[in-house]
Amino acid sequence: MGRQPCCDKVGLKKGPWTADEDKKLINFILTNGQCCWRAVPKLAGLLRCGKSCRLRWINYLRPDLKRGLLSEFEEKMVIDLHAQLGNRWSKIASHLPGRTDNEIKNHWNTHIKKKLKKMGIDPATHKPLSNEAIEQNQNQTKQQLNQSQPLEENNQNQQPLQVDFDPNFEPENDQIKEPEKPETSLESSTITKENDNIITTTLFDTMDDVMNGFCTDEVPIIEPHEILVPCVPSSSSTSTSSSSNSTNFLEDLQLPDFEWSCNDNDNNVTNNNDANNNSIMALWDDNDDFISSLNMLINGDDDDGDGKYPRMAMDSESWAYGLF
DNA sequence: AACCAATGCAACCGCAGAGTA
DNA sequence: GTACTCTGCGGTTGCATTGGT
Repeated sequence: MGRQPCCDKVGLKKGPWTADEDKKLINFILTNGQCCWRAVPKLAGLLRCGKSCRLRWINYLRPDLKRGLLSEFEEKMVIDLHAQLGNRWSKIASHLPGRTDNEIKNHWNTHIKKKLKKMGIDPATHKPLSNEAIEQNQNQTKQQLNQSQPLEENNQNQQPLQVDFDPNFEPENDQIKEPEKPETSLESSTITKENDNIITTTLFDTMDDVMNGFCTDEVPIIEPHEILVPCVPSSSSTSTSSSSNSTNFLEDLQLPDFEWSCNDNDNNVTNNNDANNNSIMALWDDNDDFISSLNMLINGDDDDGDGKYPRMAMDSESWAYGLF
């Protein structure tokens, strides 16, 4: 009895991934697909535990990842979804293509929580904070920023954010569709809750008030219309900076001809409940763009000389947008 | 310039659930 | 039904970066 450790920890490397390790992992997954994470490090020649490899791939190396700040639309979605689902970050992430649970979790903890508190909303319950809590938060804010945000409109709103359920709604796709007019169409955004409960939210009636309290300097870089870029790759869309300085790393990759091993071969993206996995295949149809982006990734300014990855080797433009 | 605190993010850890023999 | 493995999730930590003094 007793649980085996997920991997033999003796001699395994921990800490930040190096470019070389990333290369090995990318190469392996491109060649073999995602399968049996436990075996990946051994087969890929990595001194990492399988969990670590999986995490690295999912959170950082996956080609369909969107980098950069969450857009306002995405932030609203996160807040809304969090109100429905709580801290179920993977569920929330599944509604935000190109975003990982870790990324959303981090963004929630570092940005959204503060914003909601600043606006007098309890991030845990999505209900207005008590006056005491608001005052406390105001004082903190004053101390930190020497300025405070007006909270009166939130204080007047002494009721939880409302959510309407629409049991008749049947989503075609689990992906959130980009609104044609994000400012207004958010009011009727739909969310799929697991176990067949389909939720239609009118949360943004109130959330609009909430979001209006956001500071202008907190407006995300990514515009709503820039989200959900994944589509048929265009050869001209290759990142301007990526292909020019590429070296032969990706030529060494011996890009596949592989079949994705997660038995999704006969599913197209739109039929997928877990948009992340299948979209990978769709997005990788054009190896040229992918290679360019990977080159950008791998050959990014690694001038430290220690082989350690620059933290933001991939930015949203060079990676996600450049890629597609 | 140097120091320190705050911040943000990548990565780790432990647990739970699904799958399998 | 039990024992076990594997994967995925959520909470937390560690560290690099940034900003203030």
